[in-house]
Amino acid sequence: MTTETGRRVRRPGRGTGSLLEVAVGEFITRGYDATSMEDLSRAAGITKSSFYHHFSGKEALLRAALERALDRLFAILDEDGARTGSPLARLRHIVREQVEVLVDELPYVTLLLRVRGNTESERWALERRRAFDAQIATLVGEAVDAGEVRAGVEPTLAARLLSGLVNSVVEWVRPGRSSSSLPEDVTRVAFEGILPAAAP
Amino acid sequence: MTTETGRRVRRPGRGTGSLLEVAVGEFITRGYDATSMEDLSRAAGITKSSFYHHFSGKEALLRAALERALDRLFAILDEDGARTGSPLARLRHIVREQVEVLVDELPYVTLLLRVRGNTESERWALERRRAFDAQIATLVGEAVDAGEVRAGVEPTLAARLLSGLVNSVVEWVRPGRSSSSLPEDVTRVAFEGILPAAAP
DNA sequence: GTCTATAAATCGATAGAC
DNA sequence: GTCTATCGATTTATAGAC
Repeated sequence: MTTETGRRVRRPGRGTGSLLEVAVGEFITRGYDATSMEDLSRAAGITKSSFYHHFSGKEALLRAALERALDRLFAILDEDGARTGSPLARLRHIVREQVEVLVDELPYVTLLLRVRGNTESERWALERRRAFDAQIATLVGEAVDAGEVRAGVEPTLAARLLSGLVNSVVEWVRPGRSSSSLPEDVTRVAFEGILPAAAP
Repeated sequence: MTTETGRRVRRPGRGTGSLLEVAVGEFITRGYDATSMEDLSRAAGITKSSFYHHFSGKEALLRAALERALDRLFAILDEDGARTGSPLARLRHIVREQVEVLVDELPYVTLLLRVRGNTESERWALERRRAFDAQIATLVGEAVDAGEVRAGVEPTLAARLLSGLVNSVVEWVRPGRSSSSLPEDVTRVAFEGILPAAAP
């Protein structure tokens, strides 16, 4: 892509980092499979061959993006708030931080949540994601066993719906346009009910 | 695809209906963009050309599948339980029936929920889906105005998280393997909280 | 309604010059 | 680090015989 004066147009800085950023953007809007290397290089303002000089191919780009999202998510589990306190308190911390990461790394996490496991990189990412969800499910079970929550439904179902609710944020949140109270709001809804009956 | 005796293998009956069923299955497992007409015809046990005799192309198949899912969802809004009673009661009815449809039409609804609006058919489906969600959001607002629920968060956020929670069922439910109480369980979790604090 | 054969375009990826 | 040129495979879709 060139301007009318013939100068090249590349959006961010240089380096492989900005190429990854551009690629993830294309993957999100066109879908990974529907995005060609031609699309990527056009969006980056270089030729296809130049793009191959920085990344070995499409899947390497996907893998790098998924790794970034997963690393951010797993980092939450290492924080103090996720390791100390009651199971319920740790759960609330993790949920709040998870929303924070969703907003902060929106395109990367969005890509991760769309992965279905059709390539080697996707299966790798899917396994790590399931390990993350499994840790949350364990914590839900501990909160129930500790008598911290009313035992309404199966802990397994609760954990799945909790993840589903939290992850659905990527479907409508807009980068840079999210309220600073969103993580706390989502956490409150998740634990106190979306529409709790009014006290009589 | 042939058996060792040379007979053709086609899974269900004949007709365009079974071809659509086969195609949707392939779309789900491979992803729509990654599925070729060759893949579809191989899965159906006929040649590519024969497939084109029944459907004008890939997008016609997608459109037919999305229409089926949307018709089932909108039919819920016409039921008595969705039109009479308090806003909260109507909401609960819709959510329960929505889970029922998700399980009943799992592959079709799964496809619908993956649509991102990159083709004309996808944009059409996305608009109808948003209209469905908008009706639910309106109902949530009415329930809040009527004082039926504790006004905890913005009704808009509540409606989005409600849809997110409900739709996430397609991520893990397995056809024919879902508990008959699932719709009621999901509804209870959605309205009373995923992990409501235990009464002191 | 099914088939073989093929057109026309695009795909991911590479060779090799500068 | 960027480019032009191209390879071989695959893609959607059609022509036309049976």
